[in-house]
Formats: sequence, structure tokens, C-alpha cells
Amino acid sequence: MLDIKFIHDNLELCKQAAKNKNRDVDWDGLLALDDKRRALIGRAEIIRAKRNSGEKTTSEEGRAAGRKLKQELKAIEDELRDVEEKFGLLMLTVPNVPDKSVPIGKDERDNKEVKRWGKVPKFDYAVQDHIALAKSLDLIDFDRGTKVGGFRAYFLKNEAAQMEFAVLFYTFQKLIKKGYTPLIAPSLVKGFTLFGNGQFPWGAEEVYHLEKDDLYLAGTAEVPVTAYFSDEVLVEKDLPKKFVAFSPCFRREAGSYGKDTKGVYRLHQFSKVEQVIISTNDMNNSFTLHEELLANAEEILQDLELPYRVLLMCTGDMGEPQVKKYDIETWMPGRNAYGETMSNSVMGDFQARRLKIRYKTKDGKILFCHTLNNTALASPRILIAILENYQQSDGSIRLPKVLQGLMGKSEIRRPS
RNA sequence: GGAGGGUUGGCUGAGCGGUUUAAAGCGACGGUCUCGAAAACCGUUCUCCCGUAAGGGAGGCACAGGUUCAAAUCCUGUACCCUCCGCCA
Repeated sequence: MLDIKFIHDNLELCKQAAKNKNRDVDWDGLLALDDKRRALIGRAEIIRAKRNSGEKTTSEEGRAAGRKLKQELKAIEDELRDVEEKFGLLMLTVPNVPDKSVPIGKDERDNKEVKRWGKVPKFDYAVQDHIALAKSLDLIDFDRGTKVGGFRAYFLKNEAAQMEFAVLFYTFQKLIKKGYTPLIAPSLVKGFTLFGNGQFPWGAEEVYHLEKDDLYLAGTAEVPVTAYFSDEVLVEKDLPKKFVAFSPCFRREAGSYGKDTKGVYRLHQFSKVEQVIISTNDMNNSFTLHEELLANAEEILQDLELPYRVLLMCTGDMGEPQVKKYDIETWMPGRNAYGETMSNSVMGDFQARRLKIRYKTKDGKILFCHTLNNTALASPRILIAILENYQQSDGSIRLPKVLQGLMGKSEIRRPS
């Protein structure tokens, strides 16, 4: 959420930002409601002031006068409530303003590649994709997955099941060593967390809703962990708070029924370790932290020796709450292309305003925090890259060095 | 699922229809003092509206409604926490 005063003073900037993010906002309606809202507040305050100035009364005239004021006030308050509700809903539709460094563009074709790391492997034999590898080595059972759990459901099996635990745990430990506080976060969350994070109102179709209990299944630990400090006032010297959080993640994939229908690239349920930072209201510092999150994610891929590239996302492909966003794409030989594996965002105070996460500065002021998050590791998607990049000509799969100890072996091989 | 008890500012905690003012303490910040610090003392420390400002006004006691001339205080609903019973990995 932006500050209505900021919108007032920087209307053209906000309009342009929404346009660049391909979002429509009813600006005239928003400003008209704000004017109306403030006028009503003014009128209500005058009446309340009048009421306050009345003496303690026991006389009938006094009571009658009080009743009259009460009626006038009620009419205004009813209208104000209505106006504020509509105003609040419109405010939720205003996207955040991207940083100047963000390329303006329509869709993923306008993203800017800023870095490549690692050597894309060359194979002198027919490359298998992870689906074929998984089948021949009995690593993922898709047929029984869909039998039991429907479209996009799967069983990880044998070394793939071990590998998911191993790679998540490796990542968890690595970030804990860097000073991040480990969390295992709830996936079942209340609606306010999704509005607060800015997933709602825009992405509501993407989120599972358990209507009986009015709870939602979070698509990422960003949702519960960013809301962790909602409605709280933190202390400046304790910031930034850095978390590494595990959670099962759930996505309806409503807008992409036909996309990536094979394999474990796009799933309704997966596991993820997420990095989340709650920091001070200092954009320069937040950009520094944003780079730190990026470096952490890169380091994990480097440890796994997987080739990747970093993209700076353009305005049209970056999502409503974000000020700036990088995606990391990891090389997937089966696609003969890079595939997104990490997504790194800085939000400024956009989420903190919605979630009321504040802190007290050294000189006693109360400000909204800044929030950031980045994937540390998402599985099984990362398994695609591991299985495919580490495959060998005889159909076996080597294991990344950093996982060998955790898995108790150095390769996946079946007796012929 | 059932029965009780609770939720007050950054924190602890008083107030339980009417001195228009949420007491007091702690913490934090500013100042006086000091070579510097501690202590002591003085001040500031929720939000919104009007105003360039000085300042003025209103709201705020988990959230949302209601009763009343008047609500932190009474009533209703909801959320969450605690104690106990039941069920349960």
C-alpha cells in the first residue's frame, strides 16, 4: 500500500507506475473518495467537539439536544464508514512504484539478463529429461501421484525423496550459519496475510481457499513470515531481522492449466526454503540487502555446481508489491533452456504498511519497516536441474558433492 | 466439540458509565549538570483531521456492531490467549 498523501503529491508517477505494471487503477474514484472521506471526518469532528463541550446533563432539554447531535453524527458516521470501506478497497488496488533502475517493459521478453554463471554442459549422447531419468531410475511416480492426488500430483521416491530433504536441509543450514533465524512456517494462513503481502486482491485465483474454515494455503513462506511481525512495533537496533523459513507451498496454477503439464516444473504442492528480511525504512540499505539475498541464492547454486543466469525483471513482469526484482534461472538440459528457480524481491514499505509492521527509530519516531524476500531453494523444481545436469552416459546420475554426505552415496545407479 | 477466565500505549500495569485530559512505573529519545559518564532533575514518547507554521480539534483501551445525553467501563458477534474436559499424530 502506498501512502495516500504520497499518491496525492506524486500522482503522475503513480499513474505511470501502474501503467508500466499493466494495472488499471480508478484514480479519479480514489481521489474523489479521499476528498469525501476527509470532508466527512471534518464534519464529524465538529459535531463531536460540540458534544464534548456540553455540560454533564440531567435536564430533558440537554438530553434532547444530545439526541439530536447523536442523530446527525450517526448519519455522517454511517456515510463515512461506507466511504472508507470503498476507499480502502481502491487503495488495495494501487501497485507499488518500481525503482528507476527497473527496465520498463511489457512482459518477460523485456527482462534484462545481468549475469551468467557456470558452464552449460555439452552432452555427446542423447540427453534425457528429468521425466525419463525419473522413470528409468524409479525416482518419481507420476501415475500413482495423479491417481491419488489428481492433476500435477506426484510421489517423490527413493533418492529423489532423499534428495529433496538433503538439498533443503543443506540450504537451511547454510543460511543459519550466515546468521539467519530458522523458522518452520504455517502454510495455513488467514486472509489478512495475503492482502498484507499484496498477493490479494490481484492473485486471488492462484490461492487455495478452505471455505469451511476461512483459511488459505500459502503459496510461499513469504506470506506467513512477512506477517510474523504484523501489528507490532519493533526497535531500530534489532533490525534487520533475517529469517530462513521452510514451508510446504500450495498453488492453484489457475492461469496456467496448459503450461508445463509434464514433470515436476509446475506443481500444486512443493517445498521451499525462503529468505525473508524485515528492515529499516532506508531504501539504499534495502537495495544492499536485496543484493545480499541474491548473493546467498547464487552461492547455493554455485555449491550445487549448477549453471544459472540472473535476470532483472521489467515493470510488466514484476508483480504489484515490488520495487525491484531479480529472477534466477537455472540451466535445465531437458528444456535446453534456463528455468526459473529463484525470485528475489524488495518491496520498500509497501507490505509493511498493509501489515502494520513498524519500528521505533533511535530518535523516537515510528516508521514503517521495509520487507524483502528471496527463494533460497524450491524443490522438486531444483531436482530437475540436478538430475538433468548430473546425468551420465550410462543413464546413472552423479550427486552434487555437497549432498553426498547427507544422502549417504555419491551417485544414483540401478543394477542393469 | 464442551465449560470457565482473559486481551489497556514500545513494555509492565491501574481504571470497570460522568472532575472533557488512559494513573503510575519501566524503557527510549532530547535537555540541564559534568572534562566525560553515572546518578539526579526537567521535557518528549499512539493515530487521524485542519493549518506553511505557531497551534487547534477529534479519535484511540483485541476487532466489528449496539445501548446511552455520555462507554476503556454495559450489551451482542468475531478473533486470539490461558485453565480444564473430550478427541487425536
